[in-house]
Amino acid sequence: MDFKLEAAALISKASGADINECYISTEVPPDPNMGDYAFPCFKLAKVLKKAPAIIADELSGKIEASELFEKTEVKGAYINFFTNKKAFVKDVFSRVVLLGEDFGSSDMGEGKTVVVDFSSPNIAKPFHVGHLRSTVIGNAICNIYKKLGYKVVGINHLGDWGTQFGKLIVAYKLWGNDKEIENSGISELMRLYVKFHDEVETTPSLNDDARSYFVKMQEGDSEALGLWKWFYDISIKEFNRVYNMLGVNFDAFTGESFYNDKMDAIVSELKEKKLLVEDDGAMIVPLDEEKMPPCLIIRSDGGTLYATRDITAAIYRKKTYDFCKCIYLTALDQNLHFAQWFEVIRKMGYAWYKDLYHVPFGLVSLESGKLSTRKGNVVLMEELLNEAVSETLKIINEKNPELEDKYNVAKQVGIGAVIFNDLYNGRIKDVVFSWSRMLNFDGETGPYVQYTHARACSILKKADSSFKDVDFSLLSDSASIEIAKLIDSYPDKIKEAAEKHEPSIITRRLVDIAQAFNRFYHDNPILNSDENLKCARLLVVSAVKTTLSSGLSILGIKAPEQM
RNA sequence: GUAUCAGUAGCUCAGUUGGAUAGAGCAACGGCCUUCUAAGCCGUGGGUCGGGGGUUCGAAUCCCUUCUGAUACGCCA
Repeated sequence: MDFKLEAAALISKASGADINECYISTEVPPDPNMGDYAFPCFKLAKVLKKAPAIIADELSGKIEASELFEKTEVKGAYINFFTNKKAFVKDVFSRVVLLGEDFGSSDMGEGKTVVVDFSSPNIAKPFHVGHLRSTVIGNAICNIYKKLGYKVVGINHLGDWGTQFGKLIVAYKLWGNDKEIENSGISELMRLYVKFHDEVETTPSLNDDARSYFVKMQEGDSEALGLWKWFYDISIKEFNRVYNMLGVNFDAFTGESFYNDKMDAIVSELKEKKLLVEDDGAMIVPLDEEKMPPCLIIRSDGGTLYATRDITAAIYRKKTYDFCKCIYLTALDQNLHFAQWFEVIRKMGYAWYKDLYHVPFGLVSLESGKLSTRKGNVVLMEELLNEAVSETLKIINEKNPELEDKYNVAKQVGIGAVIFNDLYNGRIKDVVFSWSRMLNFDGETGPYVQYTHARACSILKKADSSFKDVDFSLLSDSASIEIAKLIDSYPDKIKEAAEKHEPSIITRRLVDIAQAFNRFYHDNPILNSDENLKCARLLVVSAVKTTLSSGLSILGIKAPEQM
């Protein structure tokens, strides 16, 4: 049942205005005491050439009675609708209990595929907090689209190709130690890489060696490729440890190396379509009409570039997955790059260029300044997650030492806190990493929502009666109604989150629901109420529990039943 | 220099696509655990929505201008 639509229909009937326009204009008053829906009459005033307040007055007299509404009231230029609370509450809570975890799902994406390119760390470099955002936001966006019925292909576009591997091979041959690499993994590879850069200051010829090793890689030299594969495997093993902790999965790990043999064809295509122009020895696609700097396709030494690979990958993905959307999660500073090669795709004559979405997020930095792997100014992802877990364990030992399976719960809560923290604000905001913010579990945080969920679970577990034949008129308190309103529009929030590629919309809504529930929980005794009241309130508890756990799972956060 | 993004309470941020009295959390202060988990609840203080113009019944929201900060602008990704 859609109460808002019904209100709009009543207005439409009374005024003769188009129902869709009425629906769009219908809004929610700032204070629930003013009503549940409101129709402003300012726009009609222009058409009817009367004062808005007079129109509201006249119109409200013509509104038919409806079972869904108790009354309407005129306040200034607004016609305010008061819903029949009993019918509303019944409608919302029954729906959630009936649908369970499917509440909020949709079939709008049936038969359509969305490709999400996210996380994409560089091989042989540490996975640090700078990679957190792309990973966590990307994962949430995947889950949002899945919830809406889309087929989702999550792709990790690994940085696994390029001259840096030539450098690494040179460094390995000069200073490397197999055991050290096997034991320390990426941190040892990183040490070699940094040493290379130090040494190249005094021995510039090392750069030539590195380049020639990369050429060997491209030519398929088995020694060079063998070493590359070794570094690759070591890196992936470490990345997977982090992905497992975060609960993130990918459908494909097709990184840059995957497109190595596919770029020639695309370059030829660009030539055939007469888009390539030589400039200063390099091949570019000019974008003067678009008022952008040109897009570089081929370096003057014949090598390919970032854009070449992205264009190739996009065309490959279109062929392979026939996506309706292909989404790229990267930091905001790559805006121009994406805008440029999206234009190249358009110029190539592919109408689906409009289905390419760059979804940027703000920069991450530390209090000590910019992130820099080489300078060691980073916080490693594993370190962060482990710290969050041990901090959580400390809190559990303080607050609930008897808890079963403490370590597991600590993992779910600690890591959940980190994920939630990243999905809480709009993704465009720059972030200065702060341990104290990350490990604060009070207020609008992941643990707060999880705690609320655990409280709900605890009550449901202790309850012996089920909620059949609920008397909905008992749920007339403000907290119950607020919860019902928040849950009622929760499915729309999921759609909005998808449209805007903004998981924080869901995060915020979960916080709102948790806040309303905690108020409800505080004000209303549940298990100690008489049977009818208990049944009715248990239904609220159950609906909240379902919504919170399914919402958290969209965000990629576990919802422990106890904590 | 050009472009993009941001600017709302001491701090971190929301603000339903232009609506009624601008809201949360953190921090500070004051209450509430013999009752369903106090990781909770309630209350107090805190605002020139960066500044200035404009658009209109109405602007934190749209346009112009200006200031501040971040970032990107050819052979890295």
